[in-house]
Amino acid sequence: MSESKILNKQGLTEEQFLAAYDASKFERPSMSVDMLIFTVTDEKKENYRKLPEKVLRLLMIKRADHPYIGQWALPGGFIQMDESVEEGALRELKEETNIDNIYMEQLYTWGDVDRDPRTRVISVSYMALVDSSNLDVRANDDADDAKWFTVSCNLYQEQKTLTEKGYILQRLFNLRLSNEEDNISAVIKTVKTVEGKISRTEREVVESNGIAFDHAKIIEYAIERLRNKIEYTDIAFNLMPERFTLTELQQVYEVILDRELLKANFRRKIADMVIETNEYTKDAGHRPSKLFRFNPNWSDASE
Amino acid sequence: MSESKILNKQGLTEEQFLAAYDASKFERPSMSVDMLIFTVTDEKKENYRKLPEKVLRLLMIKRADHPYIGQWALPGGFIQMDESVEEGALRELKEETNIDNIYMEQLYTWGDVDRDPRTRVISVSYMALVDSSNLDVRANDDADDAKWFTVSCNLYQEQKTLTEKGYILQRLFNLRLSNEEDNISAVIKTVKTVEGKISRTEREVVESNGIAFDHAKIIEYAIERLRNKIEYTDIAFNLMPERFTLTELQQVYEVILDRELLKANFRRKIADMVIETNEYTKDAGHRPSKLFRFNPNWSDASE
DNA sequence: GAAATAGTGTCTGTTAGACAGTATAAC
DNA sequence: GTTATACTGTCTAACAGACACTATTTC
Repeated sequence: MSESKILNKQGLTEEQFLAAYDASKFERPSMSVDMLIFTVTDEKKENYRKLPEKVLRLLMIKRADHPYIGQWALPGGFIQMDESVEEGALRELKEETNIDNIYMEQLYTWGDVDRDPRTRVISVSYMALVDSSNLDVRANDDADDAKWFTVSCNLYQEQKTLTEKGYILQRLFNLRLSNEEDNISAVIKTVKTVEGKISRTEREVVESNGIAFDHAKIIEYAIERLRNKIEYTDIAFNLMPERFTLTELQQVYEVILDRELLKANFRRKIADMVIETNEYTKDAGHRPSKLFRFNPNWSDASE
Repeated sequence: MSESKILNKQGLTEEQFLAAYDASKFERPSMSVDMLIFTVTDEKKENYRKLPEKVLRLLMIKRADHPYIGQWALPGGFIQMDESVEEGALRELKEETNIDNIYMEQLYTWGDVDRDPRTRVISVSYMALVDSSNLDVRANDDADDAKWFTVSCNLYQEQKTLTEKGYILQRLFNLRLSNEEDNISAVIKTVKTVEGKISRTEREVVESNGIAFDHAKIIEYAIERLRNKIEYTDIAFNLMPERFTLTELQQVYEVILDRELLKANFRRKIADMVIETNEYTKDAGHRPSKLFRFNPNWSDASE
């Protein structure tokens, strides 16, 4: 800190200034964190020969009170005065999944004035990736009715309009969350405006069926980020167990990217990120496959 | 919004619930925005033949009151209750540079408990890129003493320690801000911990000479992001005037990346992002060069 | 013609995409 | 042998890095 002997215009030292400082003079918004907790699990297999399919899952919580009572929201809560934003996020994560040491990344801070009808709430969103074999049941039978939903998010309309100095690109995404009991969905519109050199992207929830607040657009944003980062970082491994086959890894990439990859090319791409072990799968209805583990010395040039 | 006829556990409708809601029950932090306003300007040229050198500049404000009185801080301020976070950032930008329509991007939200000695302040940082030919003098002779600083940020120590399940990578960066009158600097430490599949990066200001709050680490973070994004997006054009030569564009890339690029390769890389005009520079002490403009239809695959 | 920058051509090695082929377990 | 998956080899086109070369203006 600076030397406290300097006086300000009112003739106060730093010590005196801080003692007199009254933060309550100004009205302040509430601050919360919203957690996007993703995992990948196996869907039951069709017959003894076939491999199980993988699906991307997201944890949601059923709201027990107003507003949006009965709808589903992202887990989260208010930040306490004695914890950092990140500590708040870790606390929420621990409360929901009972897991400590996990991949977590700050995504974006959402600050529209009317995003919460109770009061002004600014929310910092975090994405966490969980290996499903690590998962506690706790998240499934908690008092507050937390449930995993299968996520899918597809672009279903794209419209480009040329303007004088650029163009406007409008996209509509269909977000669907489902499990055995519930089917909720939303339509998110993203509008990219390019005018001269400046480009801007806005995001808006056009329609929401059962998804509380503006959480549908937060989910869409997170999935975009996830799809983007899986291409050039190692985040996918946070969704994998300690040992895995290359086909399982490929399935995780495919389910996130929502498209099929060619096996030979995929294996070349991730070759340096994995280390082979001497173990093999067994009791598959076909040729067993070698198990691999993550190579922690893989270097991501960007970090 | 959901149908307001549903009752919660206290038997209240949504309307009644919201009417009774008292946000002031909970203590709340203050929310601010910090702006990183970058531009690239010409350094005077050495002789009539040589091209001017380009330098990266950042706008800072001298603090007139406690805390950190007399030190330099990022422009910014508290978010008002009737404006969104983004609107707050745009307002600050307008106040400091008097420019409206500009590239601006949310960077990160900083939420450590003790980052401001006055009270708990959480700050959302935004990066803005400004074409210097657009710049108003206003930022230079404002009451609050705003000044442009030349920025440089170099890695000067890197230390990798292998651990049981991964490694720890510690880096020290030297951040220097200078102009004719002032020289301020800081040392920022980043620690990347890789343990099994999970990796985490922490950032810390080790030493700060004249840079207020935790702003040195926000600046280091922004420069990393800028270096990263210039490689695969078109953000650099936000720093360029309407018309520019390819050498000027290359200089901007070089000053941000802090390394030299080969001309032929650079031109191939950016070929699709620019459109040539029929104009040429004149009165250079050497062969004139063609002027180009940004191609707004260049498509960034990632967005 | 000297100084300085503008601009192009090409070699080389690496990478991404497509596809075709061989290998091996369970039943 | 059938089924289903495991795993490998190779062709091609695109791209990145390095370097050498030619062109054009002012003074």
